[in-house]
Amino acid sequence: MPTKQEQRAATMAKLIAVARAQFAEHGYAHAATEQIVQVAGVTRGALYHYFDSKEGLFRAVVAEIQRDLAQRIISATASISDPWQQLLVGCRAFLSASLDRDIQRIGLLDGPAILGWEAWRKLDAENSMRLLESSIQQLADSGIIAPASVSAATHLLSGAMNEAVLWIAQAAEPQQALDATIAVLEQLLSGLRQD
Amino acid sequence: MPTKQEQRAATMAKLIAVARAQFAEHGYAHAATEQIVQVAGVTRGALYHYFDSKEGLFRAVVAEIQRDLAQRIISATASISDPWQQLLVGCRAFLSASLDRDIQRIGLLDGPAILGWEAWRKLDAENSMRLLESSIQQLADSGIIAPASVSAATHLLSGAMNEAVLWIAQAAEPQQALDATIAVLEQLLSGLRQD
DNA sequence: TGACAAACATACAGCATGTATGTATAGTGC
DNA sequence: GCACTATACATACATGCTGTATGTTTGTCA
Repeated sequence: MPTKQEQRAATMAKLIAVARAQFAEHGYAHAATEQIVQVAGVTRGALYHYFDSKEGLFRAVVAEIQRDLAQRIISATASISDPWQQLLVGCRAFLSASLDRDIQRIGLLDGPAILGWEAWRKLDAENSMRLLESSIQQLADSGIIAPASVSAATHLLSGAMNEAVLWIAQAAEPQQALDATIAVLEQLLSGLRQD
Repeated sequence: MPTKQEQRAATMAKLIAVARAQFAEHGYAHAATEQIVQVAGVTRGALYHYFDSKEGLFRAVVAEIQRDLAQRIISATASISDPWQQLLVGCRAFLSASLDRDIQRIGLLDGPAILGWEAWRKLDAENSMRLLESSIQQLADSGIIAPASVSAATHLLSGAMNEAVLWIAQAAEPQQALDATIAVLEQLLSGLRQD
């Protein structure tokens, strides 16, 4: 017989994992809680014991996705020392990782609409966007780039890549679209360079 | 007694106008069709006579918003002849116009989530994004800029501005955020310039 | 070991969408 | 000008989904 703490952790993890798959497949609105708990092997009573609402469960899924994404970017850039290269590799890692349907549908499409832009942005700001901002800040501090505003640059680039991901994903030739995106991104970033 | 054509046009216009306000205020999910038709002075029977679903009504609203937005950009840039200035003024017009709550909530947040990214993107591509792309294409044809890919550049810039709009709207000092965004945008665009 | 609280399951209420059906009126052919 | 048809709605209902209230089992701890 399992301890209560184990049971709690196991049930929550199962619910989040199943919810992630269901939300990714059907979208938030068309993913029924009844279906989620059925696949997870519990009832809706369990769901509402751990989460205050369907939206609360969704919030937990978004948070997990954001952490996963940030972790992948950290792994990809950990061994890079040159800050400029680190930014470029980080951007490429973000674009590649975001080709997962989970991240697109939940993290980019439903996330802002369901949680509201501010709440979603807050979750993003604690993860992958934080990496982007600190990278830009570091380049600015080093005098390598001179953006008129680090915040504005961060939001513009974050938005640019979020949109690019969705475009790449549905492109006829995703690999080609990805390469083109990286190339233009480099051009755009070069515009921030100190003259 | 009004003609059927007049009646049809009037009822549809009323429904779309009320729906636009309700969707903007409560968001798509929390805007009840019963409330919409009540304010519009009809019943749900009328709604389902003209639109195949709540989503169909929403689609019509998004299309209207996109047309409005494109029209505003066209008005702002009509008198500009220099293509580079035209692009910059167009971007500023887009950012300013998008500060409307209707456009943010319906056009940027709920739109992609409800209609799906491809359908939403298609509507956008017929309106404001088309203006952006043709402007970039023209600059490329003139040899003023040399983007590695016009499509990629268009999507990156479109996404950048969509995100920027939402950031600016909730900023403590929106005017300052807008100016900073324009400044960084100019820097980024200068990176596309022919060396 | 017995009380208490956590971890669920069950049952129900309420709301929202979509559909099926009914009705009045404008339009049209004769 | 009159019967007929189709349009423009209104009404009623069936269905599905969320959230809540309540009941039951089981680990935990004094």
